[in-house]
Amino acid sequence: MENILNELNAGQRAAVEYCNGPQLVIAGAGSGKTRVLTYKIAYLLERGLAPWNILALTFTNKAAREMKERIGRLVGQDSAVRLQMGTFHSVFARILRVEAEHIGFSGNFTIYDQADARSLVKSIIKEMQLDDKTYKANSVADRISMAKNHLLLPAQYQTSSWARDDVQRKLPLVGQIYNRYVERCRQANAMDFDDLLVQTFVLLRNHEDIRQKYVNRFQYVLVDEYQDTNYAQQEIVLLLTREHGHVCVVGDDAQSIYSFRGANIDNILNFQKMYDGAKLFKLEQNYRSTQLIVKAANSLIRKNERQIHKDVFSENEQGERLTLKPAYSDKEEAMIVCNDIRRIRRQEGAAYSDFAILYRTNAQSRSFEEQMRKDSIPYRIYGGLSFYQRKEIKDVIAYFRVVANPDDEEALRRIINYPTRGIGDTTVGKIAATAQLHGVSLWKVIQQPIVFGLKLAGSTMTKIEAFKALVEGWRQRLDSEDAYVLGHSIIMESGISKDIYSSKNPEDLSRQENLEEFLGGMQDFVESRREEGREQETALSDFLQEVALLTDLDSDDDKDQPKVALMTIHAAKGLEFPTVFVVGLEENIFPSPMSTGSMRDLEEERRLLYVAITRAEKHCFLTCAQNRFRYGRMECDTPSRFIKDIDPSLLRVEGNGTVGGRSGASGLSGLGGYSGFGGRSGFGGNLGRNVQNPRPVATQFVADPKPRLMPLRRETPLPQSAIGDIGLKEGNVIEHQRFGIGTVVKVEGSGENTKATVAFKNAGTKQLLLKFAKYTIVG
DNA sequence: CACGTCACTGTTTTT
DNA sequence: CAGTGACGTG
Repeated sequence: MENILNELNAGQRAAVEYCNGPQLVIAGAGSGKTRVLTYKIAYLLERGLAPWNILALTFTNKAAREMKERIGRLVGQDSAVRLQMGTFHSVFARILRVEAEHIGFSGNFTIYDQADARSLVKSIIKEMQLDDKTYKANSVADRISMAKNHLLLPAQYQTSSWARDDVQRKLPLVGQIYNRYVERCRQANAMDFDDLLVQTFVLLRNHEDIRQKYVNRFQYVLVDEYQDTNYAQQEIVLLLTREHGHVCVVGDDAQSIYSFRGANIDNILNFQKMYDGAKLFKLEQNYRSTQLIVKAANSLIRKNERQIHKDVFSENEQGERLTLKPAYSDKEEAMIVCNDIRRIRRQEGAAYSDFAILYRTNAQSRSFEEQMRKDSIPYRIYGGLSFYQRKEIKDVIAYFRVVANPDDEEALRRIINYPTRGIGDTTVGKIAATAQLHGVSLWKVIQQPIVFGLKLAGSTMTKIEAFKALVEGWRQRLDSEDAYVLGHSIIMESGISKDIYSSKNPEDLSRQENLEEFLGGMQDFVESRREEGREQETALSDFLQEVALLTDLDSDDDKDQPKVALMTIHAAKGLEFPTVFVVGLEENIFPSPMSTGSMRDLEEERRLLYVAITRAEKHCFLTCAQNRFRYGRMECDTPSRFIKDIDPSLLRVEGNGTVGGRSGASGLSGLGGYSGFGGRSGFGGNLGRNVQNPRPVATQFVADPKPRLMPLRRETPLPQSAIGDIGLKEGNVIEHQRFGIGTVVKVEGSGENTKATVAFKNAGTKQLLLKFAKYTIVG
């Protein structure tokens, strides 16, 4: 342990060693925040705390995974995997599944994503016959979400200042919509993202015995990125820690950028008031960036009023100033960036993965994508439309959701007539009205149409009966078949595969690929869990749980091929790159025109730029374009006001260099094109199957007369010889079917239950049940 | 009821 | 420029 502590500086070490009470660690950008958290957890484990008694809450799944990985290296995998670590949402979703009955849900509840939430709000607005121009589904949904993040339930909402605001804004009925929304979620046995927090809070607040149970379980609670927690999250942490005070929160108020999601910077500013005797630690030495980058970032953030004072400094080399490169157009902006990438690669031998292009909005990725394709620069776009938000995937998932929880209204509506089976809007409307009348889910009405007095033509009724039978058939197989087998049948029997594979529409080819990809991901999921000895958790509902909270950012992609990273600044939080391009520094983009109203909003935008700049280790370039293609037309923009906020002596402006001719007209649209599948990733994390970078859509001239879904891959039990007598030993190098090359660290158990711990080069360390693992020994 | 066409509208960031 | 909703026809 001593040698571990020696790897920390004095400030970090003090933060790690203090375990006597509430603790706030203000960690400047690049100051080793994650390091402190991981070492602190390792320290707690060394001092005898059991891993399952430690709760560590992170902001992204990725952060949790990486931290687990790092702790595993410090203290060993066995104990690292037992840590309670994950995002607020995923950890509490797991708890809520266990405790669901106490709050009037059942354990198989669906998690509504923001699209589901929006669509539900939309139908409620319609049902209430409100004008959808005044009551915009989007903004009403946002308002509801905001209320939930403030733990304002419908009952209190009506009498709160929120309701009075609504009246002023001429939207007096938002409260009623909210009320109905909550009712409908309950009927559907569904929770939205915010409910995962709200319901956890309600559970802990209303059931002292349950709260005690978790207070006893989580003897030490650590929270990462505390500046981005909202009121609900703060209160939950408080409910879990207020007695023992074993709580350590880490964050940087200067990097608080999620207020649109309810994050409240006051949580971190007021932490010491919340917890008596909370001790403050500051980490101010930046190990990431050159001195000039740190200074430039400091000069920018100094313009903000609300902050905890700190002096972030770097002892790295001085480095170069930031460079601002104005461009004539968004196209030229992309060319400039690509040129610089090539130049720096040449001059410094940098890898493509050493570069990141960061932008304010996802839509800005386009011009860069096009340019990088032209220049054959490999890239990967993070975020944006994630794999399973694609239509064809959402459809399949909707089927799964209905099978796991038929009360799920949003999913049911989505699939009841897809593929078309003669149950149209009119019919669905009648079912919905009947359901509404009796306060039950659509499925209940479908199950017992006569009981609820559903009036339909005989022929329509037959179709509904058929649909019902279909779903019930699958439901019976829910417990006996694994996700892959059942999922495959659902795709075949629902008619989805017929719909997608019978079409001659060339665009459907990428839908087919996506479907294959998805199915492959399910197979991997099932196999992975088997290999990890979690045979009991391979059902369709387990798969759904995994997938519901996964983000595009979570996919590991193939790390072997280095790629330039393209992402929003929000998505870049916590990451670092040798060279960073912060693009689109223009008024009307950055700051976002939506955020120029109040000082508070504007300060958050400024923090956002601060986050962007502090991602850079060596080079930081800023770009802005004079003309930009937006809403289908060319628009004119002035440089961002934030540029003036950076100390001019730390910023070099590189002349209006016109880069190359304005050649090439409008890009790649003519040439056969690429599938939308693009540089985006396929599946997330452990579901991981890797998709190669832009893959041209196969120009298949002769269509297979009967194209169809790949056949069900039956489990092929490994030949018995592969199990016992091969004698896998520590130090062996194996090549695993999915995880690639890895070294065997440990072998335990015998016969059937032989388990190996393998450190993979690219996939991290895994424990594999050899009975199921698919690998060959290569050394 | 299904499907095609046409006009409209909205665009920040995400667990 | 997309993605969505409304409308008309088969």
